[in-house]
Amino acid sequence: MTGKQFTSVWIREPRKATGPGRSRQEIVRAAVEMLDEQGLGGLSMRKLGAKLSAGATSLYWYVANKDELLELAYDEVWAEMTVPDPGRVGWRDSASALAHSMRQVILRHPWSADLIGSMPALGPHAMGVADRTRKMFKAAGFTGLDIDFANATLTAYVFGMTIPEIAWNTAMGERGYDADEMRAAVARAAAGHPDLLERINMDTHDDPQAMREMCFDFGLVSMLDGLERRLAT
Amino acid sequence: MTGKQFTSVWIREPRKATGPGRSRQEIVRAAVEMLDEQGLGGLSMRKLGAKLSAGATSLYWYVANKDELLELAYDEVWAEMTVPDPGRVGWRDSASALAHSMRQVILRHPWSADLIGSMPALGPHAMGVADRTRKMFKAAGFTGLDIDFANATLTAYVFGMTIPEIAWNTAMGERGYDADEMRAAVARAAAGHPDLLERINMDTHDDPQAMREMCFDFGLVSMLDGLERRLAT
DNA sequence: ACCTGAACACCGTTCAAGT
DNA sequence: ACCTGAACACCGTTCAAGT
Repeated sequence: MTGKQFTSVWIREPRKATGPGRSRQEIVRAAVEMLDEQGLGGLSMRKLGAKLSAGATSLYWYVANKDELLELAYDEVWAEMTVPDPGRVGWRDSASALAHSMRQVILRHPWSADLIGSMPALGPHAMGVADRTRKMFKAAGFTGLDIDFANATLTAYVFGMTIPEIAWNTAMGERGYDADEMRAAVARAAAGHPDLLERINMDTHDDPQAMREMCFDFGLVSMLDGLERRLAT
Repeated sequence: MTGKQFTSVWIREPRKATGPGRSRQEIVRAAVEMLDEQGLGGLSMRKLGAKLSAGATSLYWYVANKDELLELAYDEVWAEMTVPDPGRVGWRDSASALAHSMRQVILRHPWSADLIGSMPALGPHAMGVADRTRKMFKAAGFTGLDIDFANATLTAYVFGMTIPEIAWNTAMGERGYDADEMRAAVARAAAGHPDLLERINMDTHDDPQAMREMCFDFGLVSMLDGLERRLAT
């Protein structure tokens, strides 16, 4: 009864219409830019203020705190995800396209991966995506709770495959180069596990990027097959 | 050729055997304790130093920096995951048990969810898990790259289902209470999406915890069905 | 070999004061 | 209504100095 109050930008009253000063919108846009360029650790209220040539603390007029700003930025990421209309193509194709879209969006905004585990996605864009994917699974033939279970399963798969992928990307300095050095490092870590080692040395000549795509597709197809099976029962 | 050097504790030379002073081991244990209690944001080198009744900066003798300490702590989490021996039960049961174990371990150490996207899991315990799960999928009958794809698919699913779950848990203050208030907040956010709203109001009388278990199992079964299908082809 | 404190360059946030 | 700077309570990390 006396639990901590759950707070979120999306629950508070929105600010009045934008006056002549800066707008929340432009602050969020600048924040997203900064996050894309410098990552989650690269965003500070002071630096963001400077970027907008504002005093360090002016932003607090528009935003309660940094967390709230991140919630706002997070929702912008959801805005980029495209949910195809399941009417035009089959549900499998729709789901597949959604999955690929989500993955690409997250890879484009690696900092968003850190937020998935930190704050529920309650923004209007996230809600829009949830609503549309829900409709998609409903159209596919799922009923009752299964609609949401199937939905959760698909997005869980995409998140789970993509989030660790980002860890690798950032470890490699966000570029493709030095893949050999990386492989050597992994091989060193795998010492004592001949099985793993064999595997690591196997793909010396493969493009790691292409490899990950293959892996993603393998899992996605499996996932969808499994969901289809639920549908048949 | 001139890429940024990739660094990790697991690549550097280990420290000499422990002398009479503090040990790396005890520092990591204290760090894990602190992380469990206060989360990722609650761990600071200063506070950890104090907890060990050491000067604030003494830890730097044992650990290169905070990131390295987190890598060490992260691997401790992997140590808690149990991979059943696939010889005794079928591979599906093994995979299923592994999945549940992983989920429980992550939920027990919510801070680890933040690390999954930040650093590759290269510690000895993580490697041990990778090695054993690989063997599991091999024993199941997967061959070549499919062994690793299937492996990646399963862990992706577990990560993806569990990481956002943590976001909800922390938003609710890590307790079960105030679920109603939470639901009201979500409903408010879902305004304008009658479909979603209907769904949210549906489970007013359900235990959210039990609900998540159901959801997890639904997806897991789907996942395993899909993998089994790969096996048949 | 191990530990310390001071110091540096940062943080997020509050708040009284300005326009 | 909007913006500011000073101030507070923190950070991680370096390094010369101690034992």
